[in-house]
Amino acid sequence: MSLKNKMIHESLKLFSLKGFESTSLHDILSASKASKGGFYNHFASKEDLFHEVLQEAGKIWRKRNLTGLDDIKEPIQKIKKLLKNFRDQYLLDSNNFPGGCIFITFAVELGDQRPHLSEEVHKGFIGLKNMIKRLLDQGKEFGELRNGVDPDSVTEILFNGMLGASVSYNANKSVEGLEKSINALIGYLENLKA
Amino acid sequence: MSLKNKMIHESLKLFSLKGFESTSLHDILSASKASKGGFYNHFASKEDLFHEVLQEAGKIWRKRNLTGLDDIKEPIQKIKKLLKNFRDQYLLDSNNFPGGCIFITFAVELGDQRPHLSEEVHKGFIGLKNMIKRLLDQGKEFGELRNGVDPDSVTEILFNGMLGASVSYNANKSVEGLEKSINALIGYLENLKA
DNA sequence: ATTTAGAGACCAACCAGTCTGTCTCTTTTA
DNA sequence: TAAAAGAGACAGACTGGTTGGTCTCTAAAT
Repeated sequence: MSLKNKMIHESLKLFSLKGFESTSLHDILSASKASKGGFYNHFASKEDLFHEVLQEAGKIWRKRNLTGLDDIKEPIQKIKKLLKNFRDQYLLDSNNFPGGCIFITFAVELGDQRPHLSEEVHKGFIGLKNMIKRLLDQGKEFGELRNGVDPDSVTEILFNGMLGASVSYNANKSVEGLEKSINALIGYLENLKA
Repeated sequence: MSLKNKMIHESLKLFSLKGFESTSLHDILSASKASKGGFYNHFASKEDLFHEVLQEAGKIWRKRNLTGLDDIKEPIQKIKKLLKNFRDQYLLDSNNFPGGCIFITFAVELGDQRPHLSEEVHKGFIGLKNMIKRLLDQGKEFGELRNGVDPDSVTEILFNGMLGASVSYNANKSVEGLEKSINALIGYLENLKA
């Protein structure tokens, strides 16, 4: 692995643990066994690193959360799989994100402080929300959902439920707690089936 | 208002905007028009200030979220009122918490970095969750809820839904978005009624 | 031989916290 | 009653350490 890649991945871990602001260049350099020269040889600034880290985090998020979705035909089953992936493959993975979901950390920490950075994070949130909405709409068309179910409201519950579960897990680090949270969402979704 | 009180309330705002770590003493002193001497005359350290701010934030939270609950008999209606308070009196109040829910900011930022501080925040989360659970149990006894409704799962949905809505609102600052989020939770709750 | 990667000394700005000194108000003393 | 002594509130210079970023130098690769 190249030094640049190593620095990105070490930053991924550190940012998820301590956030962007509270992670110093020194932290990153020690973790990557690199020097100032090595760092600024590959990144124009700490904010430049942020963008690359965010991009890599997005890649990992998609890989972990979307695996197996293509093999499923029914949209609602896809959402169920997504929720399970989110729990088992993403949040419980302490390899890449030992400190929990990096996007939430970024969103909370940078929201009012570095709007130009948090905006990028926000885009990812919108993407996830739209994806859930689209699958619910398809599920409705498919006849998978009961009559009277409002995809918009369900999107709110599922999306905010995922965010909330992530924050909770971040705060208490309880695996059982996380399982209860996601299982409640899955149960809720099951209950909407036709 | 005493200088100490002023510093606590200015810190409340600043912490909600920038978090604990990223708010410097200098920020607090400028906002309070105070000096180092004045600060350390009232607080032993920045962490000491944190505890006092957290206590004050808890008071404000309770005042804003629990008003009117005593006037309501039915437990489920109490939860509904809580959700409305959370939206209208708490999150939308940019007076005390211009940067959004301070507890979430603290929880995310301090989780892996200052566990002794985040533990205190976590206690508040548990309190809210237990309160929801208790009201749901009472609602079930009261016959307010349909048969087959599991208070534990509903607690998960409502609690994480509130957290998620708060994070969302923090990220996009959209009032309509917040209203949709909380309305979805209220609708969900209504749907569980007998 | 020339470009590139990396090492680390260095810089100004900033951090939380300390220290000394001043100013005001209250209490004690004569 | 008036002067002296003390206590608490506050101001701000200062300290040691850390921050992100720059610069010069060396070593490796082409």
